Amino acid sequence: MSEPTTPERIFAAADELFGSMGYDGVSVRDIAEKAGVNKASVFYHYDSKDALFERVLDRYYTAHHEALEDVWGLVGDPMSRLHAVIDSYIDFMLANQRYPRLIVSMINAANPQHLEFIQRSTGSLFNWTERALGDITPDSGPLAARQFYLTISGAVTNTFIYAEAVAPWWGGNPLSEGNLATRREHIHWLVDMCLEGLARERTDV
Amino acid sequence: MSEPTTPERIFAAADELFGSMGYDGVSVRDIAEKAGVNKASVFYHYDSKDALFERVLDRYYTAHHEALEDVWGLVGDPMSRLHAVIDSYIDFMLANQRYPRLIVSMINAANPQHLEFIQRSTGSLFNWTERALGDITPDSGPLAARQFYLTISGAVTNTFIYAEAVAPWWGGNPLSEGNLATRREHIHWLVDMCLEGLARERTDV
DNA sequence: GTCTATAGGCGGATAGAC
DNA sequence: GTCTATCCGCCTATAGAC
Repeated sequence: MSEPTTPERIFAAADELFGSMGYDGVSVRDIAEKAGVNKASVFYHYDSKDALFERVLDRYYTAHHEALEDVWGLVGDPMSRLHAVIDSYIDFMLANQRYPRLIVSMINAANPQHLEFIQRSTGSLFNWTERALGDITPDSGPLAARQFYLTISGAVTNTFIYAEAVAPWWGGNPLSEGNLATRREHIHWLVDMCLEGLARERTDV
Repeated sequence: MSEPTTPERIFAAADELFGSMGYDGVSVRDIAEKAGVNKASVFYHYDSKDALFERVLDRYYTAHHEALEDVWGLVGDPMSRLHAVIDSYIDFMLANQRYPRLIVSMINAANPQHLEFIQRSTGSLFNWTERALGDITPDSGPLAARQFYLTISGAVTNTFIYAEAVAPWWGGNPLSEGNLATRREHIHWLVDMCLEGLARERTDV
């Protein structure tokens, strides 16, 4: 286990700070201090604050994709596949809790490049959902795959995004092991209800 | 219809800018320029940037509460009440689209007062949910009221927060009249599935 | 590669004339 | 109440010594 290099220390500090305070809430000085390096070193290794931010984003985006691809390769019926994807989604967010926070911190950003990043990120996730649900959901209307994508992915990510906000009336930290397991059960239950409802819609037609 | 006063112009500009770029993304200079007033006037009328921000938040918070109270006074069975609340929730977000964006822009904020605001705001909404669902949901576990609160309110607010982000693959603006009506149907369908599932859980016990 | 020093601009906020 | 002028600190970014 060797010491982290200067670029690595900068990257780790940037990851942590951007993820907790957003792009605008963090200065290069903050990052340099947290990394224990000189402010000028940050520019030497990463050109600009914006470039550093995009490097941080990019690593999450790539990891997110890889996590999805791993599960997509699994065999099984659509329902067990779907549950596997959701578990993998929750696990990924749990292991990368700054990722959903980074996403929301970009929602209001002035920089249009940040919006493009979110569009790419949500777009590829949605494509996956449509392949997974294509056979059991109609192409349009209130039961189209895109509706379930927004609802279910929201149920997952909001768990992490609003954790601090709901903690006072949730009964302790919503991300504690026990509370998160309960949340996971809730989402699985929700998915099952949706699948049952969709099955009924199909037989009714 | 008289001309808006200077404080009103400042307030309107602040509302719009904070709602689209977040607290950190907006400067007092920006607000003054948009309002067509001198920068010093902003401080004369609102003391500080932070105080102005809280005034903007407060108006949304109060309006949100009033919208809830109006619906809470309605009569009817729990199910039709629940649908009425959801419709009123969607209508409020539609009429105040900067509100959900303000909420998420505060999530990552460095200012702990902003976190307290979100805790108050989500807390009172949750109390409402618990009164509305208390008779049909268990006190704890994956089907507790708090779980449904996070899921359903997320389904509503994410519609507005992610509208721009999902637009490219959604088929036009998700907030167009037709698309929003479809989204509304989806959420109502979702609620019905949850209520049916909860009813089955109760008879099974 | 890493440092000090500094440029040049924008941030919130204030003083004081009118 | 509204303006100009200004303070001072922090911002991103760079120049240049070592």
